[in-house]
Amino acid sequence: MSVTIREVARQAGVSVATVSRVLNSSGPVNDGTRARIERVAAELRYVPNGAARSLITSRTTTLGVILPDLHGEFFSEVIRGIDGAARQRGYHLLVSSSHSDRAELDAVLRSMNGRVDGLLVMSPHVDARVLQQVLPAKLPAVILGSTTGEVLAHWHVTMDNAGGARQITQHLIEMGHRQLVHLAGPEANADARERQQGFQAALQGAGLNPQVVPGDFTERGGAEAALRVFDSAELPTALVAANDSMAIGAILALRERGVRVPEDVAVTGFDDLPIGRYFTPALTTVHVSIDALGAQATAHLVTALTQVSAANGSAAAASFSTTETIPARLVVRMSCGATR
Amino acid sequence: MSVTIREVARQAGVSVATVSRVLNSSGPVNDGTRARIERVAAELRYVPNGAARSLITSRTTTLGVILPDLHGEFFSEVIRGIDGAARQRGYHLLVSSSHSDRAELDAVLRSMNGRVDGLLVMSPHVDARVLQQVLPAKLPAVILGSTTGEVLAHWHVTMDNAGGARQITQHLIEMGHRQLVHLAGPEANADARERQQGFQAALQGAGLNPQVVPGDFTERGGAEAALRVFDSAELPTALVAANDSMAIGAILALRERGVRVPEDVAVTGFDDLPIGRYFTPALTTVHVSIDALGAQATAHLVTALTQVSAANGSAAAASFSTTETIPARLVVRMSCGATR
DNA sequence: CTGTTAGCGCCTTCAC
DNA sequence: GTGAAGGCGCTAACAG
Repeated sequence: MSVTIREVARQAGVSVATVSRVLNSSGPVNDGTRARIERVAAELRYVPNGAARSLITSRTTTLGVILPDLHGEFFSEVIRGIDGAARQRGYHLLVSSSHSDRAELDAVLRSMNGRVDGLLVMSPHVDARVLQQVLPAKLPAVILGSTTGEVLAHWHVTMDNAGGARQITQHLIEMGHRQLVHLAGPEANADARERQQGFQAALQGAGLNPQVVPGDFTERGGAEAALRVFDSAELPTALVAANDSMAIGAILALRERGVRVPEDVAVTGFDDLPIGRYFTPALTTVHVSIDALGAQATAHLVTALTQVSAANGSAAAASFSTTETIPARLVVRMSCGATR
Repeated sequence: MSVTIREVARQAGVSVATVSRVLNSSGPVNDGTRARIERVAAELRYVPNGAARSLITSRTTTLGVILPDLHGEFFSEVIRGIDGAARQRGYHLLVSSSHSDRAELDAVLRSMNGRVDGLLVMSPHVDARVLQQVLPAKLPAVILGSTTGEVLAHWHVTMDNAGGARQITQHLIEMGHRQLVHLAGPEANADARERQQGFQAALQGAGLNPQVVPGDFTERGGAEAALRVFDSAELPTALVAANDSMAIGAILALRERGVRVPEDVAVTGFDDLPIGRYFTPALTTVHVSIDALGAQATAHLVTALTQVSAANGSAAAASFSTTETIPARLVVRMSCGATR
């Protein structure tokens, strides 16, 4: 196989222990022998075997990242946030995506055992109890985004879905809209449900009747939902989409039917994906720092990790259950007929 | 620590060897004992330790992915392609990004040793010789995208940068343009250089004088390059940007100066990012299946891997040096003033 | 300062 | 069909 520590030791005329010492700068080593070992190691292009090392140290400096998907700007942003925060702290990323059901999730988790120090899990469509059962008890984990039900014993970083939806809906109401329809995200998705609740709360708060059309967070789903609304008796004055992708799909579909946005109907999104700025009309939406979501979660996880290794052995496993919420901010652009 | 195979063996009243046999379905085991072992393993929620396993099998079923960045749609697409192809073949992804210089690259490679079976490397700004030196000789690797100079002894999946640039430039020439300026990508980037060469070749082929303004693949860079052109004596009739981001930056910047696209000047991109379709004016660009790039590279790598493990030990390490090129296709939309 | 000795958790001959 | 023993490459006490 590859060149091992033993080979370096042999050629340098020392024991493997000494080589290990200079490699990890643990323990004192004579300057002369250190130099000799470093030279031999370089000549042999020796690289320590990560698996062997983490087997004994039980540390991998790797974080497992579990996402439902890798498609689109949303996840791209999440990963970017995670990656930046992880790199900054010296951690690597073992990424796995597309886990719809429990069996898949379970398989991935199994394969990650022993290869990661902690887990970042985004799983908006898996029930919290299932998650709780499937997640290895010994592995610190941080949940990203909302889940169905409460996950205990884990950090949790979510975004203010309900608050954001409420804000954008109220803005429309203040602009004079009275007939608003929500193009909802997938029913099984917790984030989507919270957004819908925010929408409904805002309408009910204004004494209005909330209407909802089902959708699925995709552009196509947005288009279909919009057309369903369009085909019904009366066109509302505003469409509140559950995310930017749906909003864009809706606008495109309506445009083909000769409906103009925002002149004939206002349409808003959620997420503030980069594309929304370039789109015509520029999308009124809710901004949440998706990369911050990933970064925060990573920061928490690494903190937990270092605490665990500090409280090494002592069963001081502090209860990790804490939730942090990334704020949501209204971004008014053209698609709602803003005057500015 | 966690529950080990030994514990399962003890509680099932068998030896670890037998447990290992049922876990990997290697070797014959009595149906009764198999059932008992499976039951105990499930009860104990036993999960084999990946590090230990790959230490002995010297297989990780993990691919190392090294990218220069994770930002933006381009890399999002690359990863998606890789992820899909890898999952399909049962491989996981150890991702690492943002490696500008040799030292960083080296560090990452070291840390991946023993944790991955092969490497997918995209490193457009690192010289091929450096890459050659830094890449572990024992680790099969596939290079994504162009590099500066020839990398031998490795698979190589590139896209037809020069051909695509030539196509789009010729299209503009056929439309009657005579004054074209190229908004170039980063000098150190091999893909960018090839695109520039394609542009120049097309112009020279038509007996025209190629003009080039430096840039850096970013939107901001595109804006600055466009303004530099704008501020010079005469505005050309067409701007050929090195990628979509630069094209978009250029269009936005020009618009602020009151220059209309495509009426006053045609602007084209390269990559065919999703955003180009939604942008106004819709971007004329060159389509390359970026996800296919990732997927192909992954497919090749896995093939190489299985061959290596098949030719196990026998020094039949076939020369891997082969290059595949993902084709480029002209996509005519509005930003070049197309009549359709 | 340096070498020797144990394993980390698992798979794999080789006997029985 | 099953068990015992050895070792993957490395680190972490111990002795010297």
